[in-house]
Amino acid sequence: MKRNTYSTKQKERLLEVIRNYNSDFAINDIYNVLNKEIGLTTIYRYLDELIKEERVKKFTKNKKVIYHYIEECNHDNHFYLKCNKCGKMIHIDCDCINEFIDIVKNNHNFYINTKNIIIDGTCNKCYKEN
Amino acid sequence: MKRNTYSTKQKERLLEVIRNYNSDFAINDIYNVLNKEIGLTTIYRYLDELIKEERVKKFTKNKKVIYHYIEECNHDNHFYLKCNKCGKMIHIDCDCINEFIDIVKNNHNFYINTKNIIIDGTCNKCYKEN
DNA sequence: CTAAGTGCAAAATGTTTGCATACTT
DNA sequence: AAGTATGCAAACATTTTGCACTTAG
Repeated sequence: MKRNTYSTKQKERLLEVIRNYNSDFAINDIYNVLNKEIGLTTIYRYLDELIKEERVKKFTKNKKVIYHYIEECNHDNHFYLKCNKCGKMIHIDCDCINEFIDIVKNNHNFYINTKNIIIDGTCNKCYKEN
Repeated sequence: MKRNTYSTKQKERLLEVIRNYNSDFAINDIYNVLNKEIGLTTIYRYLDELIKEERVKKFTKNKKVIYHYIEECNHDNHFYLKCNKCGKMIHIDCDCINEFIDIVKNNHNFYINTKNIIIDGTCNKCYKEN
């Protein structure tokens, strides 16, 4: 079966919830927000599609499976700084990353995947609050 | 209960297997290699400890939970380039990363976690084979 | 009309826990 | 001796599948 060809109420609603969720979320987080508006199976299935399309990232954090929505944007480089404290993902559009990518390519013969660079750390706000 | 205070046969053996596993591994991979030498529960528990100690990373890849052993080393920066094709993790000790960290700090007020930087991409070998 | 999408219940997987026993120091 | 580690079986949690029904185009 070909997936993700139609637009549906459920998908639109799900995207809306995910977009408004301002940090990482677990499946249950959005399932609860949606309060059975959408079946669990559908959530799993649609998230899989979004992952394939690289619009969502999946990882583990404190033994929980966590998803993160990566906003669409029209930049070439999808370079994000991800705050481990608040979970916020900050998109950076700056030559410094391109320069860095080039250095790594030239000096270390390694081709960084420019479509999806996520580096962990602490954002300014959380750093100050610490 | 205080964890990971004793050294045991199982832990030593497990570490040995993990060390020699030259790419990412799933729980079952090492469970099979060990061929019931060590119980599943123990594997889970010890991996948890290693994760806490930041000697092992856990993430998801193609819907599978994957672990990666990060070698001990005496460098300050634990900067790795991770090949998505062969799974190899290449440790880089180069000023370029420190400079990059500084730029990000100065220009973007973001404090990169220098203990654990992993960037995805393609290594030279896999790039050429492509 | 047809292929894709949905949601339920059930099945399959994956992970953790309780507990008795064994081991480290 | 005291507290930690192990491994089994059971409990629990998470994810996927089969299937009948609905919906988008």
